[in-house]
Amino acid sequence: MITGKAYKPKDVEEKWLAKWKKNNRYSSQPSNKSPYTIVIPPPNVTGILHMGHMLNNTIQDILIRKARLDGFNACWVPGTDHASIATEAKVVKMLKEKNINKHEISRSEFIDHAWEWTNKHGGIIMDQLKRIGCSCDWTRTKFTLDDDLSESVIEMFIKLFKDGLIYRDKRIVNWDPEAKTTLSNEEVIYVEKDSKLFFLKYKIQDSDEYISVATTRPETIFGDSAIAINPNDKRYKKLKGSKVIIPIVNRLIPIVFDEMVEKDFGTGCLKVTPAHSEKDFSIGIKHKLECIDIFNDDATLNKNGQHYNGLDRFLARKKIVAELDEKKLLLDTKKYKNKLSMSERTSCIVEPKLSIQWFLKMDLLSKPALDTVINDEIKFYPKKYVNTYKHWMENIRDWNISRQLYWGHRIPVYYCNKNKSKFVVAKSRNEAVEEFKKIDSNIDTREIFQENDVLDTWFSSWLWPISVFDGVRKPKNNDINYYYPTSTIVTGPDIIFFWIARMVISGLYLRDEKPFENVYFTGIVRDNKGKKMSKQLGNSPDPIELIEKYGADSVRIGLLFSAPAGNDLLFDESLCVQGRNFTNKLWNAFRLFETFKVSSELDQKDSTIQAIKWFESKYNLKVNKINQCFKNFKISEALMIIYKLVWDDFCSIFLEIVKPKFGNELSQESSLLIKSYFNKILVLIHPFMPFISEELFVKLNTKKEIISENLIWPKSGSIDNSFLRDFDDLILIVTKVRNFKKQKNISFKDELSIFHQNKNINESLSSVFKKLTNCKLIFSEDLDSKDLSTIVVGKYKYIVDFNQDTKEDDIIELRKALDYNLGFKDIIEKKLSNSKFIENAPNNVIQGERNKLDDVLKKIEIIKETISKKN
RNA sequence: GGGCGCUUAGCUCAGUUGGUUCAGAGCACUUGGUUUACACCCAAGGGGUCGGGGGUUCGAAUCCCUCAGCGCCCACCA
Repeated sequence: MITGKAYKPKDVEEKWLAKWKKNNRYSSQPSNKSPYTIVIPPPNVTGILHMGHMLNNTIQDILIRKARLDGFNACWVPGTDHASIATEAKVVKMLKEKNINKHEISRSEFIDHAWEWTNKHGGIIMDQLKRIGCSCDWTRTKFTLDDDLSESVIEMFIKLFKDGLIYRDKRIVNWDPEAKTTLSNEEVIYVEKDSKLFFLKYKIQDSDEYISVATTRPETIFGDSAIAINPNDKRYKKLKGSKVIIPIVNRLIPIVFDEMVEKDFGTGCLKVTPAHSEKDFSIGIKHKLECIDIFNDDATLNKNGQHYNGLDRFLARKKIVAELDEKKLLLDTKKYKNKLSMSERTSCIVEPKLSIQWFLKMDLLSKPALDTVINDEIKFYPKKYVNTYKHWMENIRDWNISRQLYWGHRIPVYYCNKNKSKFVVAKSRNEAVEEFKKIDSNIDTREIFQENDVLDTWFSSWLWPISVFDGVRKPKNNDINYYYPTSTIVTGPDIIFFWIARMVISGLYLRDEKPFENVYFTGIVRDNKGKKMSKQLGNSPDPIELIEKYGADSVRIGLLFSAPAGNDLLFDESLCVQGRNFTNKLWNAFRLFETFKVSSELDQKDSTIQAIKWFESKYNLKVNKINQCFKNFKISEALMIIYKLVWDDFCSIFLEIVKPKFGNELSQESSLLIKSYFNKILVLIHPFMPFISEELFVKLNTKKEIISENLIWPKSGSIDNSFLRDFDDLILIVTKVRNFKKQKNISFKDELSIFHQNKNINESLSSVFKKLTNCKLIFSEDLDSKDLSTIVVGKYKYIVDFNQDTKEDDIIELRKALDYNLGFKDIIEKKLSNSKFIENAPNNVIQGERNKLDDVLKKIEIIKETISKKN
């Protein structure tokens, strides 16, 4: 025997990775087969693999391998995302360590650094995906900043602009003072924090009276341009036409009346800073108020902040509170819980800021995208996310698509003068120059310059299912015609708006066709205490280390043992142990097969014929269930069915029956059949555990056949239900007998005779029974004369020929069984004598109850009879 | 403030339209077992008033109401 006792995944995995790579095994080209397409959610180009990726990509691999076995032309497109804000932040940090300030070098110098960084750290994650067994078409690997994908983004922008859907506007936007860029609403997260509400004293002009104004942000008083009060607030009616003096600043501002102010909040008086709050901005517009910006880009106060000029906003708050207090202008301070808006990427507190940005009009685009999901043309798994999606689509706001960054797709807009009043949209600078010349032939072309902003990263990601097939630039090319719409997208619910919703929008807009059929939402991977895995907590294992320790197949199924769609997954390393044990089980099943000595002169044994007949039906039954699971994207459940099929049905029952006793031989025919079932099992396992399944398949068949090329996923086959029932009943008797032996302290090897009158058990099944229990099942016309131990299974009793006196124990057991069955009988009789039940219940239910009653009456009779004999 | 979802065995979760013994699975646990594929194993076994209360029904884990706890998403109360 060459094969070791325990499965050693490392060598096997290296071998298969090399093979797959060598012949580009998983590459796909359009063909006459039906396509099954998945595009990967592109991870950040400089990211490294974490458990979330591991889960997500394992699921994709399972789906794509299953589809391949199903006979589809399966294509899984891999790639990475430039992740503009995250990557730029990393590059800025790296430069800072080298004492280089982003703003002191030119744009192109920065971009050079960024590419250098990307080339150095990029793509690692693609290699890690290979390690976990992902069967992507690596020849199609894409990056969102590749030339073709970049051009696609620019073309999309131009098309949307021409359709009047992109516009430039001055608005209050979310400003990230750390990254110094705007953010879309989706990139802002809200966190509840304990903060304080300060009550400030605003003196009324030409009066000794004052009003109290509540604010959480006293440092913004420099930007105040009015105090607003609800017109229905009786307390302040008399103040109409009055003006108040801002504390410390000593500037005079008007009191305005606006329904937007809540009477019941604070004192009912709202300080209005139009430059630093969306609501204040709209009040400002309505009442024609001055707009005073008091912050620099890094959220320090600017010269409008007077003596706080240059100070950070939070430091300024502390100091100004102290100053107000000192000057008796602070009336009160109260504890207050409010929600802080934070940048999703940099975690710093977002500052509402007035600026000119580019926006995409969403209302018209969103309508068909909503319908497609509501009509079930795109299916969500689990379905509950349809609600979330619907809510977002119905309340959609315009998308701020410009970012004040360098790393990304630069907006294809060109200006001809410093104040940016005139611009054209063009693919290139040359094209822009031509456009400007059409307007003004004397234009000074040196004045023409491109917009500095780049586009939001998601403005390229939302094209991903189209752009990876170059379908934006060439809408009718072979690839896009063949692979689009894609089949399934697998992602986390956290990017349902960022990505899923927008892909649906762009797909319908560009191609009038949905981007995918199914959306499978995975949950979040948490630790065994339910905490979200994160670098800070240090509770996130490195998937690659786990693979080193347990093997890729084991980690894959370990993760999947409990990962229903959309539910969070509580991960514990013990799951990998379970996975490893399973690979080992398979490995040893193979080792057992290897030990079989085959003789061509033997006939098949009776028990083997029965076992094969049973396993055939059992396998087909389970395959039906597994196929059903796949249809509904119940991947974990499918895995569990396979796990039990292999461990319980195949190993514990089937192999135990068919394996020859020590030294004996197996018939040629049996050997071939057993091998064929082993192969059938390897096919089922393959999507989940690609390495060990390929390895065992090759070893088992000693040919160069490879699962994904030569085997196909089973369709449903024939099931002999009545035989299955008889056989499963037999297994029940086996269990009872084993239990009996244990209770009576009889060795499992001891042979006993068991007499019965169950006509469903023929000679052949008795031979199976002998294999599993080492006991004989003997049909006997005359059970009454045998005053021995009795086991009752179903409607039959089984008398064990066991000479030790077990009468007392038996009677106790039998009495228990009698009590239970009498109770059960009462319940059924009560039900059947209830006239309402008879009138209302459907016939099949009533008949079912009658059958139950018959069975239980027979059983009671047998038990009573046995007890009376014992006495 | 609005919306969605969850609560079933020690843990993680299944449980289709209410109806065959429907109260399940895996893990964990208990007990017994090992020269003859696997102790990363085999065999047997014990665990739950289906979050609480009320209702509808012949019949409820499943439908309705209500209370409690937990989670998520959305929203411009400063």
